[in-house]
Amino acid sequence: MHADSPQYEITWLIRRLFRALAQLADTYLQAHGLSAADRAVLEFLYPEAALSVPEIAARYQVSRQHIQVTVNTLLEDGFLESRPNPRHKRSPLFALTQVGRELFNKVRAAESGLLDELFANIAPHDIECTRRSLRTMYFQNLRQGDTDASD
Amino acid sequence: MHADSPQYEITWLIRRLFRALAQLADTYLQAHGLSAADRAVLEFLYPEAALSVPEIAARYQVSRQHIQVTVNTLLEDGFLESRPNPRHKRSPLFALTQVGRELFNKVRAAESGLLDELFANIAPHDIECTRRSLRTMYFQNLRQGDTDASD
DNA sequence: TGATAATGACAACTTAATTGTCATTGTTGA
DNA sequence: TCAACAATGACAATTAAGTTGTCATTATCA
Repeated sequence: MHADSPQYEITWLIRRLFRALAQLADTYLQAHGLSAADRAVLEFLYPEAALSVPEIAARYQVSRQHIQVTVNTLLEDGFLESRPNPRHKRSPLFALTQVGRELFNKVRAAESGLLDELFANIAPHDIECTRRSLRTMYFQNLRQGDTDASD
Repeated sequence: MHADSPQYEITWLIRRLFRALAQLADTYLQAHGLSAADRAVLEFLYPEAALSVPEIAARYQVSRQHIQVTVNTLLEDGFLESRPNPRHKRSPLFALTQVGRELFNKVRAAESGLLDELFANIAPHDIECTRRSLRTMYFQNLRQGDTDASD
């Protein structure tokens, strides 16, 4: 790579790491019949959250139609259950079923070994510091999905 | 988000940040008529590198056919030029033209303000440390494209 | 209570990328 | 040296993820 500001290099690395992580994840996600979007939805609800489709879409920053389809599939497969939504009668909340939680746990278990390898050569202090930086970048600047803007 | 190991949270943040950065980038990339793949190719060649299509594909970790199309387009648009490849007669090397370099500089300029904002609340020490960690993760574990495996 | 907005459902479309195939041309090892 | 093999570019078909558009229905709230 060409010489650069550390800021630029970090964003470059995020782009590269995302692709590499996604390719890695595909192997164990496919083994459970899940797509990246399925996984993201499970992740947003794990372990005890209950959110409506528009809320999940807002947090994932994708269209609500896309999440609608994903949620419907996960519901059919028995990984999610719907509950009445006190804030909106027509738009139920979705939460993980026991089966859904177990599925997500399996996914997490499958990747934990890979995570250990990935971070094996990084000092705990550096891990903490990286977490702090990325958190700040995301939560202070880039996360949009706090308010639910529908379409 | 649910409570987690810092390792897990870092990968979660990388996934979220990638999406957020991609959405941000689309605005200024589209303004120059570029796709994310176009940008990646320019980035691999900037400022003076000369690589063949299979080499770029290997580094970007996508199929060579995909990069072939991208490179052909950039070539037609005058952002790349081909040079003889001393290592392979039929597979030329591609490098940025002056116009291509200027284009990439413009892209970089357009995003530099955004980068400053993004990192405004992160201490220089943390930026360095984050760069170090992400570098290690990528170069020691996930980068595959060193050897060119064709198909 | 009535205008307005949000939701779910469905369909069409877009974009990025993969996979498959083939003719051609290099490369390389016996 | 030259024959087998591999790599390349080109093209086509396909897949996957997601967007956009639309509509009927039903809430919300001013």
